[in-house]
Amino acid sequence: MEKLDNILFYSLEKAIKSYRQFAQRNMLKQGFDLTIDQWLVLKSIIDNPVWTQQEIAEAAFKDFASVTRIVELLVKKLYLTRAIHKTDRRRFVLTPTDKAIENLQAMQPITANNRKTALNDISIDEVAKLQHCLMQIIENCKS
Amino acid sequence: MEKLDNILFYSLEKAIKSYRQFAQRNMLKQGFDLTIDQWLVLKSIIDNPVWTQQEIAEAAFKDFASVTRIVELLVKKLYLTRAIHKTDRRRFVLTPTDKAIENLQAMQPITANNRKTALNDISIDEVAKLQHCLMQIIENCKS
DNA sequence: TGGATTTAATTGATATATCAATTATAATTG
DNA sequence: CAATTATAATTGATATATCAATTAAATCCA
Repeated sequence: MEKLDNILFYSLEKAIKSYRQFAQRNMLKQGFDLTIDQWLVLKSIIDNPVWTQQEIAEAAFKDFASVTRIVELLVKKLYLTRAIHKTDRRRFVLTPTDKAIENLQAMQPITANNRKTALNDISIDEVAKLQHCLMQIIENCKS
Repeated sequence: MEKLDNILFYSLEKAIKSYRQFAQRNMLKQGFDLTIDQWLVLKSIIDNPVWTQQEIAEAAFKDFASVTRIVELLVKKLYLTRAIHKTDRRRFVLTPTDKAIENLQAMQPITANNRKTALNDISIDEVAKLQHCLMQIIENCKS
């Protein structure tokens, strides 16, 4: 049996976990009180204001249930307000608060810097190839 | 703000999640009752029988607390037995049951096939480069 | 030797992932 | 139009991740 270290998927897992921990650390260090996932969902909502929670979930590659719970927390933390949709009473309209907009903007350079640091010593070309492989894996795992 | 699709780390996350879901689906389909994480911890224990839970946790890149809980479940599911260590009473000796050995062996071709399918249309050379980039990211995120 | 420190593991709290079941509403269609 | 089906979101249960606090035992060292 191959040792775990040799398995690509183990490295994948470790890389993304490392990045998450790294990014979370830096966000907290700067005084932001969001988790990576809350940030991700919030960003999806800001970028796509008219989407349903299900569409947000798809965009963020999250479970519907998770999004429901994350939205709850974002409302509690005053990053979102929730209102019933005018014409479709099954839906909600999620509106980012000023605080949300401000914080996401303030976080932007930190996020950019996190990515830059994490990709240190990896060329643009390598990143492109990496991205390409990842898309292929995603495709392959649909079966 | 760049859309999420363009962000490498988003693809990383999506790729590993896709693979996990894919692998879990296939394991269940074959009638195995382990989660991916339980499998991973069990495999680490079998490969490294004398390690402490903390060392197992490091090897599997998991939190100590998670390993404690996963070990509990593996004991409950009769994949492991737990005994107090003879000379160090803080530790436990985790012994895989016959069932564990058998199941892991039976699962082996399925796991191998999962990996093979997931890496379809990606060359050995690309995998090596991918692996290399991932290690670099892991390194970069230590800061 | 005995008090301080380190180590191994657990426990509690909160967040997220996943699956299944449920509720409410909207859309379809016979 | 009424019955069926589809859609949006929630809820419950269980597993895992993370952080902090705790317990128990081992080790260190003055």
